[in-house]
Amino acid sequence: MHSKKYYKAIHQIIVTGHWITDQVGKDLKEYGITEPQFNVLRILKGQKGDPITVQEIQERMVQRSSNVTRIVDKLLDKQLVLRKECPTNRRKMDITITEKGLEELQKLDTKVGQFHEQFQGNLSEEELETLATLIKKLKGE
Amino acid sequence: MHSKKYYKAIHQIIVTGHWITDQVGKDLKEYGITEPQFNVLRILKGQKGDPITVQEIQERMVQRSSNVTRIVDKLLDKQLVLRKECPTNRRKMDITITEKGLEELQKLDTKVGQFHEQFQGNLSEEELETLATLIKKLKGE
DNA sequence: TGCATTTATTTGTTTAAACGATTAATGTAC
DNA sequence: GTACATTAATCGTTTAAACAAATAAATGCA
Repeated sequence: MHSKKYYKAIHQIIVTGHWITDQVGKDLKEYGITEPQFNVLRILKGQKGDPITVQEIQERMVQRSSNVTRIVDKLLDKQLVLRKECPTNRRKMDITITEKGLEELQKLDTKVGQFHEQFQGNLSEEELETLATLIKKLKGE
Repeated sequence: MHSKKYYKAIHQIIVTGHWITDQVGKDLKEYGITEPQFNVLRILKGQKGDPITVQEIQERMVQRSSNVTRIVDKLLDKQLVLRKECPTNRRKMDITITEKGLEELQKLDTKVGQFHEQFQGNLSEEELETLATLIKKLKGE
């Protein structure tokens, strides 16, 4: 049997995590982009030009069960990413973000940043550190 | 601009929250029930017999945007809940959990409890308290 | 009372998630 | 080198999420 405090903490994490993605999702919607698509763009930007495969994107997604092929399809339609066969392994696809994708992401990041403004400052740097550490510890990391 | 620590903490919350619902969702799938359906059953159980309206369920859902009418439809099919017109306001529907629903929920709770076993003990009661408090404070509560 | 407004739920429709099956390329054992 | 297994991505189909619109009852009020 688990303690009340355990469930309260878990509940806070779940509710807050979903709430944030919901809210951010609504903001992104104005720009005609979904949360998973935004997620992929950020992963690609993090690559700093290095290509990444569909599978690697999958592993880094928040919504792990998403169908990355179809998300990339949508981003291709908008010309925000490139998809080409990996030269060393033709089964793989090399995905990269385009210049247009980076520009679009810049706008999206600004919008999302505005959402987070309201929370920035609620916790001190030390508290933020503690929070991240506690969650990792909870997961056994 | 936000601090690195802020984003790290937020990221932990989001990833962890989604990961837990994903994992629990997979466990529930074996029982032919979805996470939102499970969520509704738990809300109903919490009512301890008191009926609750569709709207009130909606407000307490983790996935706020879910269509509660259709979730209740599914639970009705399985005879886990009852839905009847509210006697004092015929616009409203009174939803209650059935005996079968309580029995089923008992099984589901056991299964979900097993999932949480692995994390119980990773944090002390004091740390759990701190964790919940920090998240609330982050949200400005 | 009559009529507009608000509230509560349901329904219709579009879009995306979930999951399995499929295709194609690579790796491996013989 | 052929045959079989494995890996990577895509596609097909079923199911649920998202959102808008519709229905129906209650409320406010002239």
